[in-house]
Amino acid sequence: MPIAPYEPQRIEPKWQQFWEDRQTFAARADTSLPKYYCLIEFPYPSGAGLHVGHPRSNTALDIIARKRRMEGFNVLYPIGWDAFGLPTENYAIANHVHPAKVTRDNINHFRAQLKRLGFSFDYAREVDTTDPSYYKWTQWIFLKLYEHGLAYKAQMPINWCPSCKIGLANEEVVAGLCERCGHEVTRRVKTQWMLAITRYAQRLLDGLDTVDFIDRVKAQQRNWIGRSEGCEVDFQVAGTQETLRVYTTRPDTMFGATYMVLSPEHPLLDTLASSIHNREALREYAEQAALKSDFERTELARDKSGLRVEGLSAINPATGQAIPLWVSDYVLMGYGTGAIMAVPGHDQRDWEFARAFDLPIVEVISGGDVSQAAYTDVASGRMVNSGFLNGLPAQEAIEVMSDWLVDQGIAQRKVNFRLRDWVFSRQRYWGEPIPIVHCEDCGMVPLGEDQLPLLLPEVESYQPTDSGESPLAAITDWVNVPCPACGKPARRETDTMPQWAGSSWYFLRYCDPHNDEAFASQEALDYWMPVDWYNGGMEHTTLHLLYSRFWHFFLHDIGLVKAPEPYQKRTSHGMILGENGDKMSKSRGNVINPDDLVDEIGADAFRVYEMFLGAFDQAIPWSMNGARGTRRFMERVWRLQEMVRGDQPGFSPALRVLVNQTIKRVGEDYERMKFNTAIAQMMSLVNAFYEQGQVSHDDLRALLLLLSPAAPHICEEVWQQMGYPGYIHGQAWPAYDEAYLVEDEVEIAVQVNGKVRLRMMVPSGLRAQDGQELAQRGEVRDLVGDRQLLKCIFVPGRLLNLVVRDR
RNA sequence: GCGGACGUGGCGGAAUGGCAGACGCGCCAGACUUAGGAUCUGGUGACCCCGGUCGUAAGAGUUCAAGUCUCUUCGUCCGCACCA
Repeated sequence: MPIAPYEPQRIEPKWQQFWEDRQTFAARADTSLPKYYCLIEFPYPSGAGLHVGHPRSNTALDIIARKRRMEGFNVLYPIGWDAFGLPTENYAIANHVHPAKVTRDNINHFRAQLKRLGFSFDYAREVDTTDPSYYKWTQWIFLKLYEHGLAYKAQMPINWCPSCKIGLANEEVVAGLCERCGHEVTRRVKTQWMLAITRYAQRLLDGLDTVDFIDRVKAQQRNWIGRSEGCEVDFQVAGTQETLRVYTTRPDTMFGATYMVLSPEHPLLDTLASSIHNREALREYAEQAALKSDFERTELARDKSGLRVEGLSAINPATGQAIPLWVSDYVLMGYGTGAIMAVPGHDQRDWEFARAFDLPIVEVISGGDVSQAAYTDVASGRMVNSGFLNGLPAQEAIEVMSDWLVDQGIAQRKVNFRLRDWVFSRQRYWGEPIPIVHCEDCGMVPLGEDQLPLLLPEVESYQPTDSGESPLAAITDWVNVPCPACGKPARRETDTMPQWAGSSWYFLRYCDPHNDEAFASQEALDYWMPVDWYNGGMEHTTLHLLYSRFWHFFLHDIGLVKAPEPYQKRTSHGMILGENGDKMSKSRGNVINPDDLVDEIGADAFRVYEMFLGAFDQAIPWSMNGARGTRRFMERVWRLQEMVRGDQPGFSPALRVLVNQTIKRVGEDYERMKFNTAIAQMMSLVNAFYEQGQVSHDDLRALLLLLSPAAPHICEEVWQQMGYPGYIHGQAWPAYDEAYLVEDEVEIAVQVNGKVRLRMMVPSGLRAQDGQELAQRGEVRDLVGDRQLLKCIFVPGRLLNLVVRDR
């Protein structure tokens, strides 16, 4: 029977319209059903439109979402827009358009592009972080954080990008450069809003043990949190009442501490200024250091600089000896206590510093040669020159010395984290206004809940000011308001929130996106949370993932969400590179536009190719020819309609095992994110259909069901063309029959001493004992010849290995 | 330096310790065609005396059997980094 040609341009819009009209993929309100929450990182609706990287993540979880529905789950697979952000604002500045309009246009473009790809999103639950009905709740959560003392203002040196005219979080500084524009970041002291994420450092770390995140993500989170265990020890400053507190993870080496180093900003330099003989030189050094960014100061390759603090020394509590104090900018005020004890024999940085300034190096752990290099091996060294520690393994000495110091009353055990509090304010227009009013009498006054959302005012110019103030500061009738507490004239906060704010809780809003009374209802949250499977890019594993877990922990603590962790499972997809292996970018001219792909090969082939091109978690170069290959596969699937023969129920007898194997394999591979091998398996099945020249209805149905999550339009269409009942999205996921996973007869390899000499068909039920017998007969026996058969290994269904020796 | 991932044909990549290279791309040949950037069929790791030999970054080890496990070395990518 001749069939119509395969025309994705015709059938794809047809089914997209059908699903939309019937609200096929809307998450149901029925909380008695088992639920499954699939989440992808909501896109930033940039002017460039959809990138081929978006469909990689979207298709992967679309496959899971569609499969879950076929398995009977009530699935939530939402989409939204992370729409605040600098590119939009910069575009608005350059083109004199309102960023809200830019955002609206971009979102419409993105949505249309996504719809052409047939993702089973519940579009009725779309969220937009720039919508006042959304950011009302972002502001509300901020006020809760403020209320609980987790949002505070602090004078602090921040990372300042002179090009973007914006303060950056540590997380946004990459190799000393602005993550967004690449301009060099400098230091600037400003009053900033901070969020106390460090109070959650331990829980952010511990929680990782309870969730199913891929190793790479867990490792990066741990790395970023940077926990270390050690002691805070007070060193007496000789001849004064002052003590100098240091943090060390290696108290065992204290007998080898021959000097101390202070950060140039250390307050002790002021406190004891009168005893210091070279105050002027130290001040100059501090000024020099202040000009440098943290990156410059901590750059590894740089030669150490430093200056002796003349007139002061400290007492090493282990030896009782006076040791000199130095100042150097490699010691940071922001980590530990801003001062260190230096053990040049067993710390590489201290060793280099001691060498540069000719300070004594004492060996306190044997095993290396401290005249050549610092010996840092804790695991195998033993203590020497260390009084009561002598002879102990270093590992043990850490404990003994810590206890001793604590007993002496000069130290306490201390856990330190590398994680810093989160700089939460931005001096920009296009972000959530911070709902705080500054009153001369009352101080900082939060807006009442009834005054939310605090809307962004209309402004003439979105250009940030050189003074580092947000453009909002210029809108006097917005800025000047009566104090909500006392009614006196007061000023609004003019900083806005960073882009990370809206994305720190959007997964909660999806549960109940139209709620005006709360950010989401308790019932909705209890039912849908936690997210069962979250996929996104590797680039968000230190920033967004940490921030959103922190917000969720906080909301959990104040009783608003039940689940302790927001995401049960987190996977990450690899980047799609240009055909030449470079990152795709306009300037390189290697960008692939999804719309062009859909026009040329259709959405189904495009989706299948994205899943087929390689291991899901790896970066892969795009191949236009490869994409055309999956289009050929679609054509082959389409033409199977012509090959259906007979009306016998069941799979074709010759293919029964292969079909069952494929059902098992594809289901398992989808779950393990091995999409490429799942597609390969289905291609093999189709090849087998073609070799056989015909298929049964059940053969075809099985293939369509397995393929439908990846290529939904063609499968719906063929299903309908064949007159099968209902729609494919409403069918149950197919089951396989354990009894038909292996053929009755299998080919095994016969090896002699590990080399294949023969292949033969044997019954698949053959066990080890039968294998032994096999070796005694026929051609297998001939392989042994007159050599001595030492051993005979039989692996059922795979091989027989004859271990022989010449006589 | 620390942490993570990894190294397999011309290319993307498959392989619970059990026949390396599934599947796809590309390439070669044939069929069908007025035609082919369509479709179908077959072939495609290297070497070779056509019987085999060698092959998964390099080297060693464990094993009847190693791409897979162990050790050493080399290399690539990602994250962090004078973090005390």
